[in-house]
Amino acid sequence: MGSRIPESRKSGTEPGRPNDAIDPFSTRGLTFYELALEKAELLFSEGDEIDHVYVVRSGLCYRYRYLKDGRRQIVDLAFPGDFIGLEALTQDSFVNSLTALTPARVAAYPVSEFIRQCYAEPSLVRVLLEWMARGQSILTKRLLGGAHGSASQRIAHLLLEIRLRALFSIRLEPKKETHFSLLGVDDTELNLKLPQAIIADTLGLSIVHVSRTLTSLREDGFIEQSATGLRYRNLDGLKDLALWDD
Amino acid sequence: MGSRIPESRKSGTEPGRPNDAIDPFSTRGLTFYELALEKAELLFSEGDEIDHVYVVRSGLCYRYRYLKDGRRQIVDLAFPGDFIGLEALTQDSFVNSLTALTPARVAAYPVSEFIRQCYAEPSLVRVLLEWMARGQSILTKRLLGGAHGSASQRIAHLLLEIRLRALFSIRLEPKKETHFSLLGVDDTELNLKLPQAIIADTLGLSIVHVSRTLTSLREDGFIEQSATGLRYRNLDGLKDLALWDD
DNA sequence: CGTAGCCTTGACCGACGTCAATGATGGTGG
DNA sequence: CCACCATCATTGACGTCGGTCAAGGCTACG
Repeated sequence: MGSRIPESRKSGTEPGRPNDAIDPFSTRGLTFYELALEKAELLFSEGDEIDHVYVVRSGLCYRYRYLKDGRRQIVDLAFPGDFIGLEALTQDSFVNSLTALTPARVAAYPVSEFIRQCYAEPSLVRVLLEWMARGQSILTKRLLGGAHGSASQRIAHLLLEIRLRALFSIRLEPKKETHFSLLGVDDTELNLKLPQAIIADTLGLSIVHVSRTLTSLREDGFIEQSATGLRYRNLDGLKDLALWDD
Repeated sequence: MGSRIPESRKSGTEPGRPNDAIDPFSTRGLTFYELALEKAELLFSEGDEIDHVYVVRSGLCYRYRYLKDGRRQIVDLAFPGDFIGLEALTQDSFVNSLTALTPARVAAYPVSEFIRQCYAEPSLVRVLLEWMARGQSILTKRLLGGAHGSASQRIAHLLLEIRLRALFSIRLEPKKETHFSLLGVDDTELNLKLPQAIIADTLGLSIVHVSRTLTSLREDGFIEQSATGLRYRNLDGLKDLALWDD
């Protein structure tokens, strides 16, 4: 099955800039700062004490966990605007690891103040609840559409989910030309080279089979791959294949 | 794959009794009443307007959805103490259907008052957040342990999850002798005859293969089945098989 | 030019789905 | 009490999907 190599290290911080659209917490008087992660840099590991919760500002990260048999299971991708660290509400250590898939920036909130303020300030809780509900619905959707069925269905579903979430994160932070965007102009181009190992470990397929399946999706005209990313050539067909439900 | 027949109808209500342990909402001045569901009775369907949210008081229900290809995907089982209807926070219609697996009782809270009170009363939000976090962790655990890997791993994992949640729900409402309990005295006996179709539709396996796998788990001494339920004969072995993580 | 990551392709095989027939169980009505 | 039927579980035969192993190709980078 997928890959088995862990990763390591941490890096530089700056003071945080508020940005209400992508990170509603940043405009509510909470203290936070901003981290820059390089590609493949580890932010925290399973079991680490939760000292901060995070909001992804840009780039893409993935949350994963190594199973006892050595497989790496990717639990979720984290897009700009996603909140990381819900488990802080009920536990004191992270239940999975997070590393950057691309260079990324994240806002870091010291956890104790964050929780205190959440309970003190109803509007914060409201934001948090909506975030959780959103996370829940993504997980459920993954269970429904992605978990079972053929490899091509599952990969198609994942590609559609990624597009959807990229769209959502763009809606949060409309393209300024200065800022790199995940999706191309017509929303059928994904500016992200997703390693097959990531797809494999997300869906529980072998890398080999992911390769085969992508090849056949390509041959059937569903997608097109380039050095820089991926292009959706037949969205309706893909949705059909994936049993996608809007 | 699994079965494809829907079900129907609704039934009798009574005034609700408060019970803080199993349903923290019932002691906070919210109005609610209590429904009795017969086995296989439908409480609500996907797409129905959310007029109430629910807390299971006794019995077992399952939440499911029919996929476009006719398969039924069971999203979750609902044990006593489980909250149903989180989607009320962000949507106005249910995203899946719920029917009773055994005779069951549920507390029903009119949704508008419920939401209003939640935002007005911080202690309610706190309860809600903890519930959501719990749901999240169950889903995640299912993804991690259950979703991929062999049929025997997945079935073993499901059986362990059911035991765990039964234990939890018993912790909420300690056995009075008057009250039927899911687990037997030594916690290795499950007083519940889980139809194979339920297992199949939960895990995305065929009924036929579930049967084969259960037979082999039985032959290997992991479990034992009776007319009334199931007995765990080798918990450590099961956990090992399922890559279970405590 | 050599090496390290990735991805691709082929050969092979085991796990699981499908189809179909047969049992077991329990409820209903004569 | 028995005959009938519905539901659920079991078992065999067979085909396909996807995992594993192994070899080779393509960039990128020193």
